[in-house]
Amino acid sequence: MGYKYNKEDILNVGYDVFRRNGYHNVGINQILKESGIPKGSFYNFFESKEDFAQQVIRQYGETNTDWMKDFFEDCSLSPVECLKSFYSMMMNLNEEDEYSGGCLVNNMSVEVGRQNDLIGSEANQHFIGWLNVLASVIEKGQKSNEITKDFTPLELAEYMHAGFYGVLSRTKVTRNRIYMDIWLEMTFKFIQS
Amino acid sequence: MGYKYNKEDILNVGYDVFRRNGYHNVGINQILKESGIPKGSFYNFFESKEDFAQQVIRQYGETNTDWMKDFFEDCSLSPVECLKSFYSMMMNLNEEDEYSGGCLVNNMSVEVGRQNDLIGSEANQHFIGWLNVLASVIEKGQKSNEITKDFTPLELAEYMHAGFYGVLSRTKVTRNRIYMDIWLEMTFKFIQS
DNA sequence: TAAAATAATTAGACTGTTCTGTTTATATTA
DNA sequence: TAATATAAACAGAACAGTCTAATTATTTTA
Repeated sequence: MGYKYNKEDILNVGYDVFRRNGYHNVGINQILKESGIPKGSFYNFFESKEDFAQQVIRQYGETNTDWMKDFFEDCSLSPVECLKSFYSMMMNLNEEDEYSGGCLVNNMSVEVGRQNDLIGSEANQHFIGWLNVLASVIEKGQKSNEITKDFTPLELAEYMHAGFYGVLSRTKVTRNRIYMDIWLEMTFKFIQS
Repeated sequence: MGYKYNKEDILNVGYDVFRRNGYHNVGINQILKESGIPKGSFYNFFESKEDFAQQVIRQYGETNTDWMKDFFEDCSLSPVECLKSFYSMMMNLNEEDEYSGGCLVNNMSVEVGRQNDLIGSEANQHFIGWLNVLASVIEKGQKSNEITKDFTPLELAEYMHAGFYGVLSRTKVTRNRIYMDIWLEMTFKFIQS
């Protein structure tokens, strides 16, 4: 029989709270309240707020990479349709969430990515991991002549995903999915060969 | 002879500090220290930190809109080349700044755009103002058959500028301009007819 | 296997600092 | 003189993080 609390549960609460409220706007007390653990337990598991945030990003990044890999492996459509379907799903999730969160990695990158090396590089690392997953799908699309060969898979992935984050961020103030929908249409019109 | 301090000077300090450090990470005391004004004067001019931030965004938004209008009016190149030149300049500024700031409006949108209606809508409003300036240039490009007519000027502006913000945000963690350069190349390859 | 020792976790009160914003008093300008 | 600006002290809440102690789990020893 283990102990009462475990790191993973606290990290999941942290993911939720940080994603919705940002980093500096969230106090440790809020994490404690929402996860129901006392302060002593928190500092038993984590060195500091910074350390905690880094681990939150790491867990989310790894989980999401695995999820993306599975999604594209299980997708039986063409590479382009798989990518469209992936982004549509992301957009639906964001809409269901009333555009309140966006992506934790993007939010953290923008808010503290430059001030805090630990958090910044952790966020960048996982972003690159996702790009590699996307690039492998794009490469397939290039081989089947669906996607332009004017740029490398990684260049296209970087272009596409950074652009997606751009429109995703926009929805935080527009609170409207129309711009995301147009983005999807335009992007896939552009990258097809 | 006027009074010792004026609102505009304090707003400029606020712009600089907020852009580099974000909103919640900055205390009023830091603004006071860097602008040299005492707290009493600050609260004489501004109702609250929130009110101050809103006015900072407003001033920056208006100034930048004017600046953009002038830039495109004075630009003697073709619409596409003017747009390229505009984004190149933005990228150069960001590089000179060692990728430490990004755009205040984007930063604020991502960090507090969803929690704070006042700041969120102020940021959105000015973003839309910029889009309109860009859209009028794009429209010229469509009329001279430089730019695709598959989408409206505003749709293209939204796509382009949100995408630019996406890559701009990326530089906060990559600290490398290469992705911005590729973005520029790709975007203008895509939108040309 | 049972008792003893050690290690890890849980618990929350507490510390010193910083936060936004107020208040009161004085100085400046019109 | 009347309105506004400046100045600094002040208030109360919130901040990250520490501390001591109690409890629970695990390992060691008899």
